[in-house]
Amino acid sequence: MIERRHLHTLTTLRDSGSLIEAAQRLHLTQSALSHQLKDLEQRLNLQLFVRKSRPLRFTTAGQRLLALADSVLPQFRQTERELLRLSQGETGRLHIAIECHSCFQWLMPAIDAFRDHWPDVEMDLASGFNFAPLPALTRGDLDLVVTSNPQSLPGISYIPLFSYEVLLAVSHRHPLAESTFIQAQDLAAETLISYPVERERLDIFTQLLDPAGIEPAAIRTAELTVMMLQLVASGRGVCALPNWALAEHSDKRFIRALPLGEKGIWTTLYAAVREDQLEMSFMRDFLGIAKDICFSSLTGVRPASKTV
Amino acid sequence: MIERRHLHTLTTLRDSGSLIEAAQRLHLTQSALSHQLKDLEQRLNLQLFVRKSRPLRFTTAGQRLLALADSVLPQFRQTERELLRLSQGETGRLHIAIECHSCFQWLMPAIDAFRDHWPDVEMDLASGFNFAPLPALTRGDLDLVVTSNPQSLPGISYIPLFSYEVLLAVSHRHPLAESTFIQAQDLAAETLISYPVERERLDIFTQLLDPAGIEPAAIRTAELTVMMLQLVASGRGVCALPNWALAEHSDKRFIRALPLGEKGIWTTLYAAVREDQLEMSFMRDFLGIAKDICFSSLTGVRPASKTV
DNA sequence: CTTAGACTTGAATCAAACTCATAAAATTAA
DNA sequence: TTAATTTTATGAGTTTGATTCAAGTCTAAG
Repeated sequence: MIERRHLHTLTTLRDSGSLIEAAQRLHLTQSALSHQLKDLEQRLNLQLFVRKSRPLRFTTAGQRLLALADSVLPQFRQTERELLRLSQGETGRLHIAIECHSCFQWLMPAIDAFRDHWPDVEMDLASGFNFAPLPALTRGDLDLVVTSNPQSLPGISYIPLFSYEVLLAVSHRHPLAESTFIQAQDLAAETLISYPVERERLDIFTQLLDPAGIEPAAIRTAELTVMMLQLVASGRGVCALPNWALAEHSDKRFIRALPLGEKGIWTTLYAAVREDQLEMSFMRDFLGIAKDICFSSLTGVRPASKTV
Repeated sequence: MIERRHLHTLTTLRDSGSLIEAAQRLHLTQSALSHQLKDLEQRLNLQLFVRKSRPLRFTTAGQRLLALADSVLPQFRQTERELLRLSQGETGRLHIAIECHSCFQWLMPAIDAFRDHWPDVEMDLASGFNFAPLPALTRGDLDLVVTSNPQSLPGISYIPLFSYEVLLAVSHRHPLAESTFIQAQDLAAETLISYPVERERLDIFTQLLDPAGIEPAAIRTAELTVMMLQLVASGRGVCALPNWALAEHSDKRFIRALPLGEKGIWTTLYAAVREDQLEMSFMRDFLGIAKDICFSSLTGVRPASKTV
């Protein structure tokens, strides 16, 4: 079995040119190296270097092992460095994915604030939505997923961020504009504008329309919140959005925001995190910053405390 | 220090899902694994996996180590396989470079014959001549160099292949055509055609012209032996070539081949090989095949026995 | 031929890794 | 829930193998 030790010996031997000096650098006796290399050569049944020559030369086999060492040793050292910093809580990785499309609005400032505190944490925000984020979180490809549908998974904790109400945005000229709240059947004749994601992720379907068995007359999609509201203002359809997203982007003169159902649809947004990462200081800090930013910059959100 | 052993343990732990099964696969006791992992975790000051769960889960740190393992372990195994085959002499690498331009003629059939015997030896023939082959041989980038200028280098052996005479090819109409041999001053008024390489590699310069301090009237180059002979036959110049190359390519009716100097210039071609490779069976076999092919297919060559 | 420097070798030492026996914890079945 | 079973942890003792020590061999230079 070739061990890391052997590779290390060979590289320092190459760097130093003699067993004696290599032994000094490795804080071993020269005898130890002699034994070690003789042993390896016997086990491989192969000579690794030519001793009787200055500077000493490596055989083909020795050169092959040096190639292995050059490829492999830096990787060992790199992960050791990373693990050391991990253990000291100085660093880590924070790859984030969001299921909630509007969340860019508060997540970006949160990430910016966080980066100031923790410059050594590697940040990433996955904007592609064509993969299931929660399995990726379990696997370790992601470290934090912002979701409103916590599903019990081993090793995953859901930290509540805040609760908000989903409202229906309609044009101020729209016949429904003066209603006190919206019922499912009101939407049967409407064009619904939504983000281009699966309908299972849209609360208006899962919580209002699907239970009532009602389908809107048409569905069209838009990528950006402002674009959706433009369409709504010009009477081209209606759309369901978080109250805070509406408060930020809509012009009160042209858009009315109405509760969905008698009691309104209230949703809680969670940060899904792997349990072992939850205790890391940078993770706690990120969650704190995120909540702070949400409550200070989003209007209409409520604290939510139920941990899942 | 993370050792190969640790990485192996972690991957089999991932594959088997429990310490007990992993221990069986590794031919160790479960206790050994428990100790080993506890040890590693303590040294890293980091938890690597969550025990109280089935199937067991790896923490971020554990996943980082698994990533290292996945990258590094296959490389260990690969070089171990290669070294095993190296030690059994079954395989190896034979990257060849030639300094002698005409040598393609016999080297190609030699390589073909060799490949039949040793299909697992990786062959390569470097045809680019823009690097110094002997240092590359020492470094291990090459394994065999065909050269006529053996220079003493540590760890390099020169195996004589054969001796040949360098002859001057002239047109049968040429004024020198009926001479018994050529003298340096005969060439002062001639156009010399040569391969496009440095003049230090051309015997006609190093052995005849430069010692006599004579320069040909003009020098022009050609890549291919047949092309050179075409030029000679049409009276556009003269060229020096190995007797065997001339015998193969020249038409006796139009070309005369004359010795250079009173005794002729005899050159020995060597295979330069790293000493440790010389003992390998495939290398000995290649050298044998090469000599056989040369003596059976080249006319005018002589054995040479002096080892350098 | 002698001598200094570099490597090898065998025996002794020591530490690390492993086993054994057993306890603790967790999971499953009743 | 308890009992039974499986899985993991732990401490003591053992084994392995890596290292040191001391003495010897080899090589190159004087």
